[in-house]
Amino acid sequence: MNITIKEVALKAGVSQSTVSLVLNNKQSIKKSTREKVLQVINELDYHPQRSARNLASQRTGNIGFIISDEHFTRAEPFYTRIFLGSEFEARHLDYYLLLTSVSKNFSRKELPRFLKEGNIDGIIAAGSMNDKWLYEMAGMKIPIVLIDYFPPRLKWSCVLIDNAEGGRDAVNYLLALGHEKIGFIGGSFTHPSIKERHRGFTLALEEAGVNHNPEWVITDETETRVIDGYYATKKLLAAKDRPTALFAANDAMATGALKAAREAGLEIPDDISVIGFDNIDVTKYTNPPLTTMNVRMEEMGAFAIKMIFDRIYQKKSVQEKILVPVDLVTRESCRRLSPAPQR
Amino acid sequence: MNITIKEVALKAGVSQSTVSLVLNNKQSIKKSTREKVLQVINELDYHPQRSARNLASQRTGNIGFIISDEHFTRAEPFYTRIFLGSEFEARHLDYYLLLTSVSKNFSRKELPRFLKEGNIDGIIAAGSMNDKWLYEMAGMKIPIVLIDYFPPRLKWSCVLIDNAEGGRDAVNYLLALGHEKIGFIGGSFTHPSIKERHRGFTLALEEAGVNHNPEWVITDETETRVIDGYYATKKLLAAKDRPTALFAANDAMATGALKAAREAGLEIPDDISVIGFDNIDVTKYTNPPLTTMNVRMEEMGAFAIKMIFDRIYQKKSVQEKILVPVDLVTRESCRRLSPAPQR
DNA sequence: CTGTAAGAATATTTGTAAATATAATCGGGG
DNA sequence: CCCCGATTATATTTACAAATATTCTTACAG
Repeated sequence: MNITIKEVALKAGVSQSTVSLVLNNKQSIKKSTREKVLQVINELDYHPQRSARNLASQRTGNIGFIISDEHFTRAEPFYTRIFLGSEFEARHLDYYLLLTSVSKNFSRKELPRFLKEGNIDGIIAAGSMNDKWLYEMAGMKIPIVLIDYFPPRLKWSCVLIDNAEGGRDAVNYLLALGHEKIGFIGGSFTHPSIKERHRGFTLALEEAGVNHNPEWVITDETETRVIDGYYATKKLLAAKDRPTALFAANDAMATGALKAAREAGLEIPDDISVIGFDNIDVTKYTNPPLTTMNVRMEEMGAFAIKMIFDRIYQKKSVQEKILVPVDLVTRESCRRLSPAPQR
Repeated sequence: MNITIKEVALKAGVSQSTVSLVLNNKQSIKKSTREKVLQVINELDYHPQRSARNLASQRTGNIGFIISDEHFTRAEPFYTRIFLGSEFEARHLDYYLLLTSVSKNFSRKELPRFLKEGNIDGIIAAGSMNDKWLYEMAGMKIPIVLIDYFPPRLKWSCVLIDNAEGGRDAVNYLLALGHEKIGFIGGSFTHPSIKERHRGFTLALEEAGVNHNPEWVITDETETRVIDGYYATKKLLAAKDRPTALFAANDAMATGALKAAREAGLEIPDDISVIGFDNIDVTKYTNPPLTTMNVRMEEMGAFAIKMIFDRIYQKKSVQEKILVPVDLVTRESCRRLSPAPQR
């Protein structure tokens, strides 16, 4: 049998409630008493039993973490790293994370167990998912925070990548290197992230007063994989007037771009500079290593936990929308353009 | 407030205990009573509250799932898919999975919370991890099942890939295609999986009575990444007498092998056949698509749950060692050798 | 009259919450 | 300068939380 609060109380010569109060940092307890209790807790290596705590306090101590299974098993560990960030933060706040994936095509009755059983105090949902889902969950009054997704109509708190600003920074970097003829490749605008990144691209060019050639924007691939970047770049390089730099909407496409450029006989970064977005692992190993925009995944996960926590305890019901900044990571795929083009 | 067992009992006109008995399929309950109760449960959409259940039954309803963080954030979602298989199975058995990663260099006192708090009924640990860890956990008498790892000295249940048999099958396939000059590339033998796969390789050749050239076995790379496969294959192809087929210890290395072979001016599979191991996602998209050995990851995860479950309930303490079979996936990187070599 | 099936009543699990109790401190009147 | 009620600080008692586990009762079969 395990050690219970009773035994701690007995050994410390106080009542059970006192031990409980110490455990939960509540009310006023004399410093000496608190220390005595803590010492006994330590000696006995006592850990309060979760189920009893939860039953009494009518809280669960759990947060549900939902990912679409598609995202979860994707090659790039994007959402797993977000989860890791959340898990780490949850530890500090003494919460457990229950991870579940949901399938894209979900049927009405297959809500995650923890929702049906009321076994969580809040939900974090990462990545795009079936909206039916979300509307369903909206019905259960439980705090929800979304990560990297922002559905129409629902006013929920969410943690988003500052894609527009990141796109702007990427292009500003290229501009600072002297490039003015800058191309963009990205899948279709149905991906909200892509759309935002492109918006940043346009914004930076406008701000710099640089004319940009519509032929240099290729967005007719539907996906955003390596292969799509490859084909998009092929199209781009077919233009008579070639850009000197290329902003790819993500690193996968940038990787494809490197290949296409090399096949076209271009050296990188000598003949064309390439910048990506995401800072996925392989960018360190591409040839040349890819300059890109780093997305702080662990931080996003941690942020979501903090938000959920606030919602659970302070009952703050304000909707927050956090934009997590993106940082430039310079490697070797971009070069300064010289002689500087006349302006 | 939620619906409780009390309300179900009231509405069904029975006692709380009866409802509990129905819920847990215990003792003798008349069929008509059981049905009545189940009907009411359904009507009220009642779900027993986890914390109360756990407190009363002194079980936690949780299983801890541990992965080294390194493995977890690895590009290839190998262990995430195993987790998914476990999670799915756990749902059926009404268990929750608590996922935590541990760092490779772990310090004595940073055991996962759920262990310290005694908040799990069993542990699944996936992938290789610091042995200090495992010895530490061995001290806490809690059922443990390992996946894809088998530490020295400890007699624990585990779910392993049948690497030797898979290697044997791979080579047998090549033999069946008429190849006799077969090469092997794989990182160092410090990886137990690699060692086993190589053992299968040797075994198949011996069984077939085929002589094999030691020059065709390259195992001096320390890692097993794409780049290592690339270099290993370069070495291999430098041999005077080149093999006609190549067994790579995993798909990453096989991918590197494809590249190295093409650079050496060889067509695949016309000039050399290549077979990999793991059936990771990208093998579908390589050029040509890679023939490989499929590892049933989800199944491995599910198996581990079943084993833990048995240990928890039947207190079976026998040590089991499950070898999950591996299946050949034929794509386009191997061809029949003709004319068949004389034997 | 006894044994068992079927179900009810009661005890138990381990904590937190709320209501009380007790000790310590304080300001002002005697 | 001490005593007294009020106030605050500190700690205890009592009452749950919602299930399962255990014991007890009843009715009926043999």
